[in-house]
Amino acid sequence: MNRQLTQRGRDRKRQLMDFAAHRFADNGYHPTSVAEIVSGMGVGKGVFYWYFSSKEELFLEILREAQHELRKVQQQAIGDEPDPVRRIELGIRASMVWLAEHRHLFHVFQFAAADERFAPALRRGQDVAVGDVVRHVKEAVVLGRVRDTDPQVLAHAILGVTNNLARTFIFERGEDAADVAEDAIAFCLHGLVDA
Amino acid sequence: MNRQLTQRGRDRKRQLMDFAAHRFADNGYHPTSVAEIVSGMGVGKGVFYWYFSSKEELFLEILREAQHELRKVQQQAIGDEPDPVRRIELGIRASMVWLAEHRHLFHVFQFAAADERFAPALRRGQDVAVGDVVRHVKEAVVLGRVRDTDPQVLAHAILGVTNNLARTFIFERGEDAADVAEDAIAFCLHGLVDA
DNA sequence: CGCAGCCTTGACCGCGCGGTCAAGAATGGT
DNA sequence: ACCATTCTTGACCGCGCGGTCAAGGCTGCG
Repeated sequence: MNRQLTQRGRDRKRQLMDFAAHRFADNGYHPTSVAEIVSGMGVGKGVFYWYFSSKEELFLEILREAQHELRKVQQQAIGDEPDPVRRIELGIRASMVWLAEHRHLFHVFQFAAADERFAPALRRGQDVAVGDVVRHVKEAVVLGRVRDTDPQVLAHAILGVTNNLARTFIFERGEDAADVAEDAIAFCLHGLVDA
Repeated sequence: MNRQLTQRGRDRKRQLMDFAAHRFADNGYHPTSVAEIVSGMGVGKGVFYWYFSSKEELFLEILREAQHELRKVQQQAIGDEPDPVRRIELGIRASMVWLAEHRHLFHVFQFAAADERFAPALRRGQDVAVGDVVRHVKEAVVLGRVRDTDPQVLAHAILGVTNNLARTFIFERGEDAADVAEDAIAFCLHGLVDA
């Protein structure tokens, strides 16, 4: 749906995406109906289909935007830090804090992972994140700061730890994002056994 | 649905659960209809509702059974191994191999995680797994084999690594489960930095 | 054989879904 | 004032969903 939108139109679209993202996060993709979204916003159904060609497209747009936001935050946090290991640390911390502040988007990621329809789009964004981490890891290996293992494996392991700790301790138990980030960093650097 | 079933009935139920689990894994929970399941098996709809009171109950039964199976496999693999760190290793390896052989059930776990309706049941099973790992970790800490950190954090981190590496390298890239297990174990024990 | 009860059939139901569209209200440029 | 364009309305559509049920086959026991 590439329409020419006025400022008013762009605002409406934002409202729709934000509201829908929260409904999706609460209910899941399939159980959230278009009727529910528009009635929740107090508008007619036509509004929805003026801005989006389908429910699926809306979800994809939310997903893409969230991935883009998250990556932006990561890159801002990393800045021009020269140490690759510290870059990884900064990335983990920034991700945790952002996820804690946008937990509904974390759930959007989860739903996307569960749906064959959205998994490819999700994977594309995740590959970008993996690529970022892989670059830092490779650099760190060259410097002898990290053991020489397949960087892809290390990158996915890091993402797995970050994801799982965020879900469990931030979302389910309401712990502080910064604290959980420290735990994640410690585990990723040293594992179970101390260095 | 607690009916008195004959052997024939029990076989039918197995068929239904196995077939449905595969359909769910391929399509997701919501997009897989009861009509699709029964027509795929070449039986009438009444058969379905003879053995299950709802589509939701079927899914829950599949989920519970899968969790139970996985735990059984883990415990068998661990046997009476005295070393807590080796117990964790054996658990990871057994889980990876089992997941590789039952990838459709891995997807069932994924869908359960995404649906508010099933998340509690999934969490209950996962808490059992976490509890197992926590016990090994605590023991290992006492022996000085593992650094003294919150065992819950370590357990969830281990599960996160296992999950994510399994999904990426076994399911998406078709790598060998045993090899991926070694990677997961190495990361969990030592992290990025070598010991 | 006859009967009890396990099992199967498939037409049917009501509902709520994603999506459409003719009609008209706002908005803003001239 | 007028018009072009953007935006909004909500009744409506066809469909396929989860679930029901009266009817009848099948099986094994006495």
